[in-house]
Amino acid sequence: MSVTLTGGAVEALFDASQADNEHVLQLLDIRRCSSVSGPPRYRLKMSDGQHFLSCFVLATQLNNLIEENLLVPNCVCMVKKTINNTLRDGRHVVVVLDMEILKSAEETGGKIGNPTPYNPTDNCASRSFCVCVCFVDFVSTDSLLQVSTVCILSWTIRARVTNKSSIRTWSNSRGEGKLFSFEILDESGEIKITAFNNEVDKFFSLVEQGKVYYITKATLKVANKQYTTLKNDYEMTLHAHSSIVPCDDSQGIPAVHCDFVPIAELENRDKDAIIDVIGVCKSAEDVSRITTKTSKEVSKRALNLIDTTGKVVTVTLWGEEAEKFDGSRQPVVAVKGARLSDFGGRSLSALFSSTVMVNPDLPEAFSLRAWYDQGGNAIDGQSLTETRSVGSGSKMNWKTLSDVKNEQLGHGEKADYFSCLATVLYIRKENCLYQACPSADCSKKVIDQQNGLYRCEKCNREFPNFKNRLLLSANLADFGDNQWVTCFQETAEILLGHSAETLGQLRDTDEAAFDEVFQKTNFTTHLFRNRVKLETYNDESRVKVIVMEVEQVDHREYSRRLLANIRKLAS
DNA sequence: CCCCCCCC
Repeated sequence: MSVTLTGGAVEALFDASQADNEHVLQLLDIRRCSSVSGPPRYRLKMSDGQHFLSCFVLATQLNNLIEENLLVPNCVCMVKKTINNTLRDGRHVVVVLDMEILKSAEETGGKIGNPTPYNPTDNCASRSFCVCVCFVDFVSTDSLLQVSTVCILSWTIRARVTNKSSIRTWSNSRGEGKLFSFEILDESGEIKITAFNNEVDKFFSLVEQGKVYYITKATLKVANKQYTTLKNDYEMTLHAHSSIVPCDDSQGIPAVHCDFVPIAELENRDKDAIIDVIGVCKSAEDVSRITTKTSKEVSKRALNLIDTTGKVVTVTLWGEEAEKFDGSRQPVVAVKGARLSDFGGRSLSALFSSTVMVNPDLPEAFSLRAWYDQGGNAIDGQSLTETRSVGSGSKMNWKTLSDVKNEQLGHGEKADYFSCLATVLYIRKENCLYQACPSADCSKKVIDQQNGLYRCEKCNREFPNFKNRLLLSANLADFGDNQWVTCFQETAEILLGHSAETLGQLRDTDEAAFDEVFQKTNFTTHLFRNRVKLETYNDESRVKVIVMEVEQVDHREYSRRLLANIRKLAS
């Protein structure tokens, strides 16, 4: 098989800001730039038989060609897609985005022709500043920056805004200010952009969700993975010289894509999963103000969404989103990037990074509207989110304690959840309270330094105080069996009927009263919702049951519910 | 330079 190199390809590729037609070139040499972080970056010396040029750079997604020893000097390749960049020192690079090997180095057997160095004659300053750089190459150009101290001076990306935050202010020891951020998408990937202070004034109203822009001269920095859900190791910050220009041509830029999960399917998804959901808002709470654990006030509003699966899920909106929401006409609501919680079974919460869309212009929204208006509204959908009480859930996995053992609940890969009606036989009161870190959202046990200070290893801080927290071991029994279970703070307080702080004081001041709390709890009957999982310590496996929710049983109420359930099952 | 994602 013989191949012919594409004469003039070096010049053509060098001059084009981007190319996606095929050119046959021979690889003469490879040089690896040793990168500090990120994937390695390879420079290629390519020849078209007439000229050669070493300004070719391999896009990092093609690095495997080198790592697998396919792309080696003297092989002949079909270059299918390139994009050009200008470095700070004025040099151009041709980034190879797509290529395939046509002929191996062995088959080729050596250098084809007698190519001479290509000397570009064009004036760098006259070149277009609208060089499109894919994000993938961004990452690479940044590692290039670290390697050879050259920096991309002129690049422009064309991308769609997929998510835009509201303006937020901050104030801390380093200062104060305001910011907003948005996420953009092009065919190669996604990245987050943040604007501060002056750039907020300059760009906030310009940037609109869903629209396409040319964006240039933002600063690239390594993203803190802790705070981003986007698939990119980098993010951008706007500064005084950055520009954002609306672009009418959205050809090739992907639309904002939602991957809606049917509501019934949410039961099978993991807690904390980030999902897209769409449904008709059949009812919505009034907006309310709540105080968070960190004493911050925030607005919230819960919506109940139903879809054609006939299931309902509660979605909580926060802040401004909660305040401005109008559910009076039962709109179709889509939430992109909501977080799944196991509260009440299954529920959803909007995040700062979520996009809430009311009556969105989407085919899914139109068909849901039609479904709802033509009969779906008559369905009394079963909710995945049960908030009334422990026992009222329609999909409670009721078990007796002997079922739990016989069916080997918790022996699978995932934990099992079950509900039971059981009576407290005994509670270990020794060590039921521990000294916990006083920080609002930390419950780590502190170390008493014996100098009046308590050290939290998690917060890496010492405190002059601690809070009492409960960690109870209780033995529960029903008519067939008994089971040791663990109750943490919230469930333990309900079980004992006293707060951990009260109990801590009682223990230290009135031992008899402290004992009495436990005596009184013995032989009380409750509904328990539990998590069960086989745990292994030092090669020894045992089932650990943690009480997730507990509710004291009023026997009349219990009988009433039992009867209601029997009627429902019988109908 | 933010980094908050909350409540029952």
